[in-house]
Amino acid sequence: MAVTIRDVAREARVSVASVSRALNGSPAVTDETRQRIASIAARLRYVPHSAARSLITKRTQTVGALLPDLYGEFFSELIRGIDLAARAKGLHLLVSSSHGDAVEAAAALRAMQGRVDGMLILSPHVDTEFLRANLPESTPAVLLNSALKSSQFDVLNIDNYGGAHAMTRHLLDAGHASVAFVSGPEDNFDAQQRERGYREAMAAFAPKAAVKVVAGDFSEESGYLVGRTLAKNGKPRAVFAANDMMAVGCLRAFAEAGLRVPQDVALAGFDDIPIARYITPALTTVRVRIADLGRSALERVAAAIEKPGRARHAAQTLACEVVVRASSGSGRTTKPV
Amino acid sequence: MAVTIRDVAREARVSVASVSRALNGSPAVTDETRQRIASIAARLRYVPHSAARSLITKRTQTVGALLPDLYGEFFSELIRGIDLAARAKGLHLLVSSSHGDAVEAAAALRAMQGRVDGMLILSPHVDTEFLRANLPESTPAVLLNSALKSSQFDVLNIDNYGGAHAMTRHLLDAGHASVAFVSGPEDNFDAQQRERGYREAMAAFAPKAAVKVVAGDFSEESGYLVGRTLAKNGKPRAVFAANDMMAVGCLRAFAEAGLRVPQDVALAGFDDIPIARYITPALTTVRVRIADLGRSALERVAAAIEKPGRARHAAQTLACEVVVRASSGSGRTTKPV
DNA sequence: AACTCCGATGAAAACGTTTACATTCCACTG
DNA sequence: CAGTGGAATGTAAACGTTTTCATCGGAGTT
Repeated sequence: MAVTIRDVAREARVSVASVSRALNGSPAVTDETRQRIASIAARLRYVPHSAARSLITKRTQTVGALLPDLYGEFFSELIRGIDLAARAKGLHLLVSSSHGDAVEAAAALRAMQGRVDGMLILSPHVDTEFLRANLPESTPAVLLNSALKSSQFDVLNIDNYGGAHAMTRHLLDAGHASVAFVSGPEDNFDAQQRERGYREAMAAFAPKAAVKVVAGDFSEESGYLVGRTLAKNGKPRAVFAANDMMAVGCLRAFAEAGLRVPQDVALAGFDDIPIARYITPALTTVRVRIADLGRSALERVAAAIEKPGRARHAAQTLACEVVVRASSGSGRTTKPV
Repeated sequence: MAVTIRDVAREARVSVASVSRALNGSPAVTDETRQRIASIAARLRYVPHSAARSLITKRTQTVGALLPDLYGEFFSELIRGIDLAARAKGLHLLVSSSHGDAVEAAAALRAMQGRVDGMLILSPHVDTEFLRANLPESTPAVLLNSALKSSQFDVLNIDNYGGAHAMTRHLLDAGHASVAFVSGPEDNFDAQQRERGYREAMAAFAPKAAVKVVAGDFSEESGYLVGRTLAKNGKPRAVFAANDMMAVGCLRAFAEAGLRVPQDVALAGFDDIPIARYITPALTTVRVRIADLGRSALERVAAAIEKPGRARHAAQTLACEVVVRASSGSGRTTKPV
């Protein structure tokens, strides 16, 4: 840290301006001096002081990610996608995760103020009001998986609706006459979209079949309880759980009730968590390309940073794919939505 | 971003020095003015420009985390632990992950230069030479899960040895006369320690029993192949896989071979990945408190940042615990190592 | 009443860059 | 040969803080 641009300049018998220009690729410097300066800088192990640079350029070359308390696989995949894209763009990644409530999220958002050029925000606690209060006007932001419909912000969502729609269709196509749906928490945006996908697919492809929605809360336990109920009364031919964990719970309940999957009842989930592959029978589910979500989000915020003028905000949606495994009782394929 | 300390000073009819002092809690300012300044700063939504502050204080209030391409649950737990501790200490977290090789890791490490006050490093590519070349002398660093024994750096490891030792003992205590071990990749530090734990526990508690080590590579597939071999020849009473994924593979092989777990053969893994709980039978395994690892690491680097003088480096080890489930064929308990 | 001391405040330097503007030098034009 | 233009380089201001040192009052001491 001791070696500054001044040291390089002195060593190269040149002004600090020329060093700056040479190292930043300004055309107003002869190739010969650039070479000389570059080699001297390398020899001295000079590395520009980023704070000093930020002070004058008003850029930090950093984007912040605000995340809630997230599920394991989802979290790491998301960060991987973001990180990879950030590296490709020469940006750093400042992470603040595990926010339980809106107060914590607000504090984190404000703490990042001035340290980042843009923000990636994934949080159930975020709404327009929250953002207006805690996000500086000038900071570009991309909202992930948000119910927000405001044209004020960029929004990037997973196509929960399309995925659930396609899965419902798959179950119907496989010949299961009745399909029950295990819903997620009422206030959860993903859960709502998935339920809508189920309902509309039922209406479209099996208008005469009964629509049956049973309330769950995304936990394995709630799936188990629902599964027990379904095994006792109703006995649908197929069960579509709004996420994989609940499907796992259902499976446990069915096993206890002596129901065979998929012979007696077909089963499907949503998310394609790693467990889905390893339970018996392997779970048919909807795969979400989480890393892609992260990558896209970063690319959008990077674009917004590069040209601050372009304030055209848009909502975009990322496709899912149905992954057919043994639990739905049919051939083995993967089909995109 | 437009409002600076100067604006606050003007509004409060006071010098910038006083504003700085008031907001930083210097005692050399009267309570009354501090109040006034604070309220004005709040009203103007003044937030100090971190780059300007860093420039003069030479502190960034940020620690960097350098991570390899990591397994899902491990990654998110680690980050959670780090993030929570960082927040508690008022530090920011700069993440760079998914490094495939030493060259990428070196680039990332250098890119963080000057942007962080300290580093958390978890990477199989890191050795003393690498660090000397890419890590500035002055930057405190804590190495996670590293084979490095140099007293040059702080090292924080998981007690793989102790965990494996305890698990081996558990299997022997449960009455399984012969215990085979499925090893991990040869060059993997964790794998080596686990194997050592197995060997020494066998020597200590079952000196007459045969030590049987079969080579795996941490993948589910390798576990499956090993499992098939074991089912055919050898048929040990218990199998201890160096990680859970291989145990899952073994389980699949045993099921195919008609071996019942745990009646015909007991099975145990290491890591306590989420799947372990949900396969049938549930897998006995060793739980690693990953979030604690992250928390401890951050706390140590924070301590090193606070008092740069204290250059006493130490190696420390984090305990694991044996989680007994159905696959090892005995009661249900959890015992710390 | 003059002095000393101390606590509160202000002025200004310093941190390490980038960049607008100034300067120099040289080749070319008329 | 004077003049012009442009390319290469240099000078210095600016960014927004923190902090050292100086200044200013006022209270206490002699």
